[in-house]
Amino acid sequence: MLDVRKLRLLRELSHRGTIAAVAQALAYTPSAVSQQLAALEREAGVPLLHRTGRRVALTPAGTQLAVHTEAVLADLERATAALAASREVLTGHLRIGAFSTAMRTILPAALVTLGRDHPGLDLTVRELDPANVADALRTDQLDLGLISAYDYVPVEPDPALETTPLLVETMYLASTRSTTIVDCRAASWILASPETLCHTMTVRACQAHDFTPRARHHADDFATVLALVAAGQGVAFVPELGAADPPAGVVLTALESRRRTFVAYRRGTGEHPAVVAGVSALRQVCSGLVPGF
Amino acid sequence: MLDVRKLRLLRELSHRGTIAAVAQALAYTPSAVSQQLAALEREAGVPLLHRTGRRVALTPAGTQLAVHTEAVLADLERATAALAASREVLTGHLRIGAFSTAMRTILPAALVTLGRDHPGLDLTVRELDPANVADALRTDQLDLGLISAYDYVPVEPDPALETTPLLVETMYLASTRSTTIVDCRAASWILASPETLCHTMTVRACQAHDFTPRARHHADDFATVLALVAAGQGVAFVPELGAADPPAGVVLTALESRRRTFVAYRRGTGEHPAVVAGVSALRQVCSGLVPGF
DNA sequence: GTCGAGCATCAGTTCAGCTTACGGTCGTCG
DNA sequence: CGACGACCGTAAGCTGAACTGATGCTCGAC
Repeated sequence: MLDVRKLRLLRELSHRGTIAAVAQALAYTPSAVSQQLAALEREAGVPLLHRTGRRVALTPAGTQLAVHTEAVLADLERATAALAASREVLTGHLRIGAFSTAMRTILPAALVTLGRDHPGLDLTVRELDPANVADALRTDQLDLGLISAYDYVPVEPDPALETTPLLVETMYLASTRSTTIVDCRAASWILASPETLCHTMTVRACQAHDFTPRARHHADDFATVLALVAAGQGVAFVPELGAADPPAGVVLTALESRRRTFVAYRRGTGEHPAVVAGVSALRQVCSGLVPGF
Repeated sequence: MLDVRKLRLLRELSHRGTIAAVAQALAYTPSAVSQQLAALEREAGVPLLHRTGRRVALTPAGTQLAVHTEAVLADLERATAALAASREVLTGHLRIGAFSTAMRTILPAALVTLGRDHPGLDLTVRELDPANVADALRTDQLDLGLISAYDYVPVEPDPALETTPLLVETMYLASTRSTTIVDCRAASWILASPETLCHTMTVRACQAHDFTPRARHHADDFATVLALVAAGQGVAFVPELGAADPPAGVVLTALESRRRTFVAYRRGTGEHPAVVAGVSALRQVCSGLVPGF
């Protein structure tokens, strides 16, 4: 019988690529991961990963085994969900991860609803860039994660996760005057921190218009971004929710581009009562937030 | 994360009913099983089995968890099957269990075929009453098991197993003269050993004709049974394959009743190359055995 | 050439899980 | 009706799997 704990390491390796990263993600030492994978390989009787110098890569058999592991883990999640559903009252933890705008605009109301309807549920919220949500869900650091996708940065489907759509927002170009993206090719841009989704989005959107944005400031919070725009420090992309209450002097130009927000959860947890409650609370809040949705 | 080893104990408990039986089946002490189930219950946070005096019974939550366990174990079987399929040449063990008639009539030819086509496959055959095949498959003592079902003893579907039909045989009433079941109500009967499927079948069939067979001899092998019939020691039911070469003096009366033979294997192993090879060899042999099939 | 990132191996330690022994609870049979 | 046996649970001790930390190797970057 294959050991699920070891399979989980293999699955995580297929996502992260290095043993060191797997070890860090699952709070092990690289040595432990290496030993466990070696043991799994021995039990499997087939090479699962081939060493190329100082790196490792999955063999086809290893990739295939990782795919099968997704099914096993999803079934185990379904089993725990059924156990939770068999309890009469909803208790336990629900850990939600959200990007900063959602943190301010969506979550407070959702938390109130959840706290009222399910007083036995311990709610924990963590601010997290969408780029890290999938990893955090997979490694069981989170139960629900809000992710957003831009037209230029589609969300890549993760076999370990399921998603439910929450919101579609219009994107705006924030400036001190009415303008277009192309007219801002020489302007200063206010970007988010590197490695974040917003940063990637701005760069990709500008590249689609054949230029690279010249970064003058870095700010992750859209309220801060708009304050900088109002101060004449540059232009920026902001989504509808981030531009709810723009400071004086900021002109918002609606774009064709859209931002889509989803809530993601581990495959198999969709029937878990805590997840059901969380998703429906988020949907409820979002349906009252953007008129057109 | 639920522990699959413990879940397996729960699954087995749902089939066998007592902790002692689970322990014996899986080569543990009852104490170990009890401890593991207690730990599983603690981790689940829900009562899984309630103690009634000196016995235990699964709660609804426990039963439900056992059902989910079937899916997990089937996925794990699929994973190992995929690993085996990724090897270029078929190696390893294939353990086949069969009732005695099949052992003589079907298996020899199938073993020859398998040995020729897959020299790397270690074949092990074990004689086993169909009543015990399901347990042996579940506890991983067997990979393929031949089971037979009579009209009066249908095979109960086991969620842990899959089956493929192999044969349909005519049942015969063996006597020294042409007769009917009802006419034999006062006759001596040759029965198989108690607790075996053949024994159950004969008793049920007679009960369907409103009498209980009077047992004079007990014999499991149909060749022996027919020898006893020829010696005037009684009458008996025999299937087509068991009556291939009847001794002189035995009259076989065809009945409406049929015997259906299947090959069973653990759910998820249907794609395992060794199982595929074994099933197809058995099908091939059986298709050449009974003309009408 | 040197450094650092990444992986494997070895030795030591910890802890989960097994066995053995024992006690409690019930049905059963003499 | 008492003794026995079947069955389950608990306590104590032991074994082996698995993790950590130290060390060595390989390879790419500067």
